[in-house]
Amino acid sequence: MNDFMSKIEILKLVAHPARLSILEELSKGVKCVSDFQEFLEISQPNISQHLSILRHAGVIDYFIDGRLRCYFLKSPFIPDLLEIIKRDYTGQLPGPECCPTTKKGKYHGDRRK
Amino acid sequence: MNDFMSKIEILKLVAHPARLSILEELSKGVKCVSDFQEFLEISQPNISQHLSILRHAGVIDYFIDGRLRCYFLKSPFIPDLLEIIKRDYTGQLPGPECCPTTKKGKYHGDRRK
DNA sequence: TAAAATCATTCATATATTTGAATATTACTA
DNA sequence: TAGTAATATTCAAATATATGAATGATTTTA
Repeated sequence: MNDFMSKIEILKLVAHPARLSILEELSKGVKCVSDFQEFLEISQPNISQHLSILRHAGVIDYFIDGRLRCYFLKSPFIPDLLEIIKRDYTGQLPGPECCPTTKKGKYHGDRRK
Repeated sequence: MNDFMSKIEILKLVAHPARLSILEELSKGVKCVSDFQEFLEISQPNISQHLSILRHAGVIDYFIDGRLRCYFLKSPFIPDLLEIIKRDYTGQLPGPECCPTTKKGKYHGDRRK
């Protein structure tokens, strides 16, 4: 089940400010819908919509506590993803690998200016 | 400047089958456009479009070698992202953390069925 | 049982993304 | 210099996504 496609679907869903915030909160623990209302500046129906999207993708799930729906993280992929999103990459050098692999090029060294 | 947003932008771009393939190839080394044509089943203009999108987002860049454009990975975030996408998560347990944090709930233990 | 609290669903519209088709650009080569 | 190889750009149509508005469903409380 480690298919790339499901990971791509998850990436698509996480790449949204509201849903990323939701997942970050859930990575700290269980939360109900009205908890999210405290820090998300969107309407309750919209929050429910995002939760529904995440749930149908298998990223989160919930259990009932009285009249609350307590949501929690379900996909083990999410904590790792959140970790690298928060990681600081400033100062790390970009650039092509030292050994180029173009099939057609005559390139045999780093000719960049 | 908050690079949270730029990470979200990158996630959005990576969450596409063609662009993910392109980035995976680039993680192995420098590639020119016609190299991509060998394994991507989309048109050359479409490949160029995806490359352009990735380049404008600062994810990749290129240098010129004769009449080839040699593309390479620029964002240091990408290798880490590719690594967790390829990682196998099967068998890992989902579930809420042991310590719930709903503010409104009376919940004080794991009541799930 | 009526009211309130909590959350979900539906629908319509606005916006963004994706792709194919056609064409342009640039640098080599004969 | 004309031709060709390699790649980019533009545009339009199709598709997908996001959001607000209105309303529904359930459970608890008074």
